[in-house]
Amino acid sequence: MNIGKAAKLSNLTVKTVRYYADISLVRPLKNNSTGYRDFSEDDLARLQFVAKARKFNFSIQECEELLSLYSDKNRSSKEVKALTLDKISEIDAKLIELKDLRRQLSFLANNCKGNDRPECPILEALSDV
Amino acid sequence: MNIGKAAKLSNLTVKTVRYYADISLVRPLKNNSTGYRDFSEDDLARLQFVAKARKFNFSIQECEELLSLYSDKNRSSKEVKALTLDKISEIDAKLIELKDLRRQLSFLANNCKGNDRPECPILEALSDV
DNA sequence: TATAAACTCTCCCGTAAGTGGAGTGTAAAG
DNA sequence: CTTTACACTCCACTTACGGGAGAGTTTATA
Repeated sequence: MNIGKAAKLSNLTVKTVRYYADISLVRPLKNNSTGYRDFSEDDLARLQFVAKARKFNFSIQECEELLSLYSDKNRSSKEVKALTLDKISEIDAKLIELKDLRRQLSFLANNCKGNDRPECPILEALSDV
Repeated sequence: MNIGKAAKLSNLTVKTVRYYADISLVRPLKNNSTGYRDFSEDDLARLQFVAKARKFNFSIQECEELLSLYSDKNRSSKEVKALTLDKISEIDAKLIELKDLRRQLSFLANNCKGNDRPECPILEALSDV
């Protein structure tokens, strides 16, 4: 199938699919006369897989790892689970960081009157070394 | 002062300070004979301000806005508070997204035995369109 | 005083994961 | 036959820097 259809069926943009082909995440055949890429069902499955994994915050490189585990019929589930648990840890760290940030910003905002006067504890906090 | 001292006193790397000078976030004088940048106390204060604001997740562009509000003695605290509340909203959105992601990944990981057998609900979920 | 270490400069490339646009060719519909 | 939709390549841009080369400057030490 052409790139437009592959993009639509995988919920990716044409640009993104072309990019994935450029970095060899999929390897569609190429029509020699037109230069058009020809995506197989297997290519499509890989695109759909990556589209989902990206939504789960897996990087492109991690997607490649998952894809190779996916296509290896003899692989164990251990590795996939480990990758997923790592990802959860990453998310946990990010959550802690963001919560702390939110707490600090809220504190500053709560102490700022937000009126037409220049006194501003937010700027004071930022300028106070 | 030279760039190394300015970097140390603002907890930034020399590379970062040079970058901030390149994008005119600070405008140190330049020694014509040596080409060395010469940072004033005011430059330093700006660097310190930006270093802090970046830790609060403000983008470089937002730092510029905050800096101009900061140096404007007649500004109201309203604008700064608005910018801060926006940032808090952004963080809230990101928190929701990450929590949802974590929930889904946990669910998948909990249902994966993580043994030497190939059955893996994580991969199934990713491949299942 | 010579030299070595530490510091600074510019310039260019690389990152992640694409997005946007120019210019051009191909396919399908009317 | 022409319009429209789709496809192609190539290049530049995004964020916020980091790495390293190659060259000049300043400071510390032998």
